[in-house]
Amino acid sequence: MADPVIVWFRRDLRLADNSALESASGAPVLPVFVWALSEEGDWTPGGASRWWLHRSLAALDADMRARGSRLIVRSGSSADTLTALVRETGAGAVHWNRRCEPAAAAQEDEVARALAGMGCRVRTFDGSDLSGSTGLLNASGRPFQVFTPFYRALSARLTDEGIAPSGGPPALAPPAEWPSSEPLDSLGQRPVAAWDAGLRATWTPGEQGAQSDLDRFLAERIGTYAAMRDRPDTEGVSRLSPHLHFGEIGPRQIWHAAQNVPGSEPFLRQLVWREFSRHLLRHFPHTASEPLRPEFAAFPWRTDPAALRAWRRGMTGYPIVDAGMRQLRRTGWMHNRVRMLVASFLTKDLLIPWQEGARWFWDTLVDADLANNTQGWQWTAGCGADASPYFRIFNPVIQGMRFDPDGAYVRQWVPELAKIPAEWIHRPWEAPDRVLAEAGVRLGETYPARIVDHAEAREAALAAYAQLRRAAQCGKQIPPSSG
DNA sequence: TGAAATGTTGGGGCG
DNA sequence: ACGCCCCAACATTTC
Repeated sequence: MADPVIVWFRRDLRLADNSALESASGAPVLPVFVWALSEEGDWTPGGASRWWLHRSLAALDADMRARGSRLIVRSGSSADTLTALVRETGAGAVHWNRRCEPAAAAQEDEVARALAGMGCRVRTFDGSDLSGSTGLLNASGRPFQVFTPFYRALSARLTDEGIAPSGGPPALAPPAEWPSSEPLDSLGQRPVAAWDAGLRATWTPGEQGAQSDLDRFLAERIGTYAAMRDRPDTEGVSRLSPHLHFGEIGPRQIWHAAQNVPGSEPFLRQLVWREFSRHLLRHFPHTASEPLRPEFAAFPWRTDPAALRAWRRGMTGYPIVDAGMRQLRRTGWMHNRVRMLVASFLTKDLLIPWQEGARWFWDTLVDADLANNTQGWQWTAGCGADASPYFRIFNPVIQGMRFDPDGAYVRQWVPELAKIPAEWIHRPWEAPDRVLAEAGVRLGETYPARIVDHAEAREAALAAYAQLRRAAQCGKQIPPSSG
């Protein structure tokens, strides 16, 4: 029998369209997941993310067992664990699909060196990216910093998406002997307290759940995606993000399944935003914590713990903002339109650093993804690539009335406002006293009064931006000191 | 993947 | 019939 091949599962928790797994076919396969918290740098997964991971690993293991195999789970350093497994099992090679996060990528380099040092073969793949995405550079050989040229360049390269990605292998050849595995529950991913009722009611982690979500979306909702994607009060979007983050479904599978469906362009464009985010994080690894545009280091952010706490808890007094923040805590997910809007509120109305928002999203989202999260927040704050100009400030009332016209989204997540008529539900502070009384709302008691006045906050944000521009101008005029 | 301020136009009320 | 004003509706500019 040939030496077994270790397939090191990263953020590719699926059997279909898995480059690392396919490349091992023919040999006995030893699927391994290594839980190495300390290797995530400053970005250890939050509770919601761990909740998902735990279930996704359980689902992957079940899928493998149905194919005559199983998932070996170990905790500890990746390099130590994999080199030990190679020794234990006599594996001749380790294959994996590379991650894009700086800490993970550095770790993978170290693992590759350690394995090569013991004479073990290493093969790595871009299995978590669209074909042609990694290594893409502009005409002058530099990374793209604007989305549209990136999109065009990637589209030109997307040739093999016409070829159907492989389905999952019908069977996985097991090794002669299985090494030991730790029980999933020992990894501490499952929540101790029962805070996860909302998550359990909302999601089905695992490859099968991902595939059925995609199938249903393409069959039933892709036609109205362009019109409904901005409506958090409807089922307008695919909700594939957590599945995609953990690799329960791959971008190539989505691209291939959707590319010939009429009306799928705007949806696939979102997939390219994901590639763009990964591209940016790979080339500018400092951007997870620092602004891409260096002049933003001088931005006059405020420190306001009380306002930050109100934002996190969904108690700002702006119904659409609070609805989004509560949906996030309850379900581990927030509609994209609302993510933009609450991010604008934090960074522009409250002038709180985008990093605070990125950290909260990281800790609470089931789809927490360093590349997407970083790019999204920097985009909103105006300090990222192809960013929203700073003066683009969302008005939470207008956004609410436009994208949640009946107030159904607010009613669902902010039930204390449920009885306010649509006309006033996004601006209860302007409602006639009689309307509030009939709805049983007492502002400042049953629902918070606004923590800021948007019109005033907007002026303050514009002033802060003007200050930044002056500082940047100033910096240009003062020649750097020699030496 | 905004919003507010400002400018323009055209219909209708009115002296 | 005319000029004037008001203002809604739309377009443009500015932040």
